[in-house]
Amino acid sequence: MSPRSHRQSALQLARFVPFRLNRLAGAVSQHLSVIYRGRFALEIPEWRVMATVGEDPSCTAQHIAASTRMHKTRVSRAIAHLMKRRLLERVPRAADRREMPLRLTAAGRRMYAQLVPLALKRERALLACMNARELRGFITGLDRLEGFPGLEINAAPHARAAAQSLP
Amino acid sequence: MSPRSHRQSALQLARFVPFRLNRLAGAVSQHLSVIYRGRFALEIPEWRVMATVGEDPSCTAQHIAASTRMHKTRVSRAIAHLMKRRLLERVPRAADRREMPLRLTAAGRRMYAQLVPLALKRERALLACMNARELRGFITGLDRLEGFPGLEINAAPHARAAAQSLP
DNA sequence: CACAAACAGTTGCGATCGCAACTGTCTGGA
DNA sequence: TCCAGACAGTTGCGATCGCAACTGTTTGTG
Repeated sequence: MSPRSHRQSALQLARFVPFRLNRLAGAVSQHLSVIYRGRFALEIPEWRVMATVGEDPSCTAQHIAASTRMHKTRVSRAIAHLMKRRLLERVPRAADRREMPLRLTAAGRRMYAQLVPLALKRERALLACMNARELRGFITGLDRLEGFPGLEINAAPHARAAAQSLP
Repeated sequence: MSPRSHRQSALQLARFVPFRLNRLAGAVSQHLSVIYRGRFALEIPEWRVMATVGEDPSCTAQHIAASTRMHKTRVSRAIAHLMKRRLLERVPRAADRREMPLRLTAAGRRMYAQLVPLALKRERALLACMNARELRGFITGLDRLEGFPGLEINAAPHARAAAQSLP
């Protein structure tokens, strides 16, 4: 076996992609948290709910859980916190009273409008460590991995009905 | 502004890299957990400790915390669990009795020897969703992001002393 | 129509987590 | 030499988490 790029039979964490992904995601998440935690007193689950509802009005708790991969109880509690702070409200729906479409209140939309440019700015600063070609390659990798069947990531929060399994 | 690749002023989570990284890392982590959780009854912190100590004998709890970005109390408890199961032991060191170098016991090494090929196999299966060029591009992106100053990821678990800040 | 199964969302509860404070050890300067 | 501060690691404690079980609602099938 060649010394360079040898079909490694030993586990080197520094080259082990799951390990690197976890560590990187945690660091990026923490790097971003100074925005929503420090300035708006939002915890991670609440920030994710705000971001999801802000982008997709009339989405439900279950959509949030599916698209963010958070446990449904975590989503439920985050929603409760946001409703207590009058940032989020429910829209009772006559069609199906099980699901409760969510939407931001006026105060919630104001906060969202402040959050978004700060989050995007921080993302741009982060991605500035790559040139355009490297960034494209990285994004392509994300696309491929998200499409990996075993991971079951439905990149499109809406538009389900594709996850049909055998009886 | 151009419709394609517009300098987005709206937050689209499906294109927001921090969000995608978090979701992907969680999914990959869960995909890997069937190995160490299902077959060896290890929780995530314990698996990370096993993997770190297995690769770097005589590493300390503090090294593990720094390289995995886990809180030191989480590392401490994972070590306690592994020691209770006789998979890990401490090597008392005369030079500095504060830090306790760790090493796998014989049983720990046997488990590690079983874990490693399974983990690597699962990683290869995952990365098979990319061709060689795409994989190189993705790895380059990981390298760049890990080098981003604000994240403070010391990719090399050992070899510190570079984090010298102003007084 | 009736009723079982599926579904959205909530809650009780045990386990885990992170923060702060602690113990024990080492270091460096007065 | 002595002692304040730094450091490795642990523990008490309040908060959060995920699982299982629950409520209330809708759907499908006889």
